[in-house]
Amino acid sequence: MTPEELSLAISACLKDAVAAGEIALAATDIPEAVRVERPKNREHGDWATSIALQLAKPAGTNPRQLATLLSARLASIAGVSAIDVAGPGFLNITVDAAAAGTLAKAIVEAGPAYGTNTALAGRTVNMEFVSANPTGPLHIGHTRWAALGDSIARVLRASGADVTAEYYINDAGSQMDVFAHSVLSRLHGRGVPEGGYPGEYIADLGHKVLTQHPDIRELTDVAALPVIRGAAYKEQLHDIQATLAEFGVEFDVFFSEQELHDAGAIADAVARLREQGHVFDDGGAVWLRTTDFGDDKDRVMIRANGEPTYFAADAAYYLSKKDRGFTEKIYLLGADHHGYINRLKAIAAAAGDDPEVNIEVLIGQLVSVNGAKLSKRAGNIIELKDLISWLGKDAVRYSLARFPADSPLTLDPELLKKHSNENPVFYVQYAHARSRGAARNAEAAGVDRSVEGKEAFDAALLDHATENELLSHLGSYPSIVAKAAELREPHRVARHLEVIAGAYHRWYDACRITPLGGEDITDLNRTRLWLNDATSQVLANGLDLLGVSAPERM
RNA sequence: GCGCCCAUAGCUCAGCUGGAUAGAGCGUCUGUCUACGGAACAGAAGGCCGGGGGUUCGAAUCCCUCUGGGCGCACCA
Repeated sequence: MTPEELSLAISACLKDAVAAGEIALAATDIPEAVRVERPKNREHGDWATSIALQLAKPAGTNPRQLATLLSARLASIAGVSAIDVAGPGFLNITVDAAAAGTLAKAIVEAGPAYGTNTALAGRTVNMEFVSANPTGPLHIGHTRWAALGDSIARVLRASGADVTAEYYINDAGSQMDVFAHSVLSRLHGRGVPEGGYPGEYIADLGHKVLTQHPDIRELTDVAALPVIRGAAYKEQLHDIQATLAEFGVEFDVFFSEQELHDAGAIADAVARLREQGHVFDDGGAVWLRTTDFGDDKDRVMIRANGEPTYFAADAAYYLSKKDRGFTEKIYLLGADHHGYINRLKAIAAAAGDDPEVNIEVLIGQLVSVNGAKLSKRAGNIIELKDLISWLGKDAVRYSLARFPADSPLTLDPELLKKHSNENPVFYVQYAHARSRGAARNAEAAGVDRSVEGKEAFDAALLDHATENELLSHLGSYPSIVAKAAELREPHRVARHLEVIAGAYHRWYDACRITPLGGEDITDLNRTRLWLNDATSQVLANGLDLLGVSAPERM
């Protein structure tokens, strides 16, 4: 019995009680699925719900009385062995071993599908993240969004959403000219130009451009710049894409800002928004009246000199997403961009969308390393690909994915460098590797999930306290995934995997799968193998959502 | 000045949108190996949940306020 099944059963009991006139409640007061929790204290049963405390007021009774009334009905749910009313009106539920144990088999049979749900089915989501300027390599400042965004996309897909992961390439602004100047300047050995990019990678890019265009230094600057701009940009973008791939981050679309300009989408966007009545002219510039939608000041779209602003491209880009049929556009931005929330939402509203529904801006706090802020302009960058080869993809992804985005994160490279279980990724991965090792060992000893072609599974045998605990955490996994998708918080998955890993290690310590030499193989051994394999499956499914590998051996 | 975010064990951080005695890892201390992988397990110590008010059966969680940090307020991108 999973917590989901239990919560639905409780909900049904409530409805029955109302229908029977035992409780004076409106049907709308009864939740479809009652929240059940794993009590912290084991003496409080397998599951607990505070539904009686929540409904006592609308029902016009006291919580204790309502709980007592409900307990009689809950006791009749199949698989429930005991109901206790505790404290101010908590209902503590104990499930019998057979009902709890069936889950092990169900998980093995569901395989990779265990934990997926359809809560977001039918939603077409555009998820934009990273979108680092193609003027330099990805560095630690981008790393968090890459890990987080990819995991959010995966979690959303696990909940049934149709997600397009998108990278917006800012290849049209003045930073591209600065970029080209920087490369050119290095090529001529002139050093870093005023306000230019200083990193060593600029020199590397210069070498690559030189290989493709051996005569580039013979050209005048005016002639060379466009060539360099095109070639260096292409190299840099390839580098970014290769790094993302190495990091296990998958994008469906790389969207070029320049193409928006080339296609006339900017002027088009201005015209469309003007049609909606939100565009006005002032001082020679063209403005969007974003203050109508909660922004603190109106924004210029076309400057007095006729050049479009970055904001205008943002608007055109948003319209592109809208035109491509995405009902929800999610932006993942760093805290240094939080001032953009209002203007982005204003674009959505001006375009006729509902800013509460069609656009969502997620803000993540910045990652710092040893207190030092790193920027590619300052030149003291830590590149993502160096981080990966240094610490490993799995450790970096996991350590970034296990924290919620809104808390500032300080990474200590010296700490991460240690390959100890100060980094919980090893704890979780080891639990998976250990369970696979146990399965290999069982196979070698002749333990099989079936005997003579028939499945050998007796759920009632999984009655040890550690089995009860492990099963309950495996059973909670789907609701954790659903919650992670709903709240866009994949760290919940990581945290839950750590709980499962701990429960697995304790179970492994207490219960043998393979019998000792000389002992017979029984259905107890076979049934435990089911539970072992179910745990492997859940750990692997969860790690996959985080973009972390589930090793067979370590 | 205005706005967003944060403050929980010595350290890094959780806390399932208001529930029972606030948790985990690391660090410290004490135990468990002639058993499937010890990268494990059991236990101890460690807390005015930044301060102060409020809301109610009940607050780390919601509201107000103060303090202390991070970030942002362009016809830059």
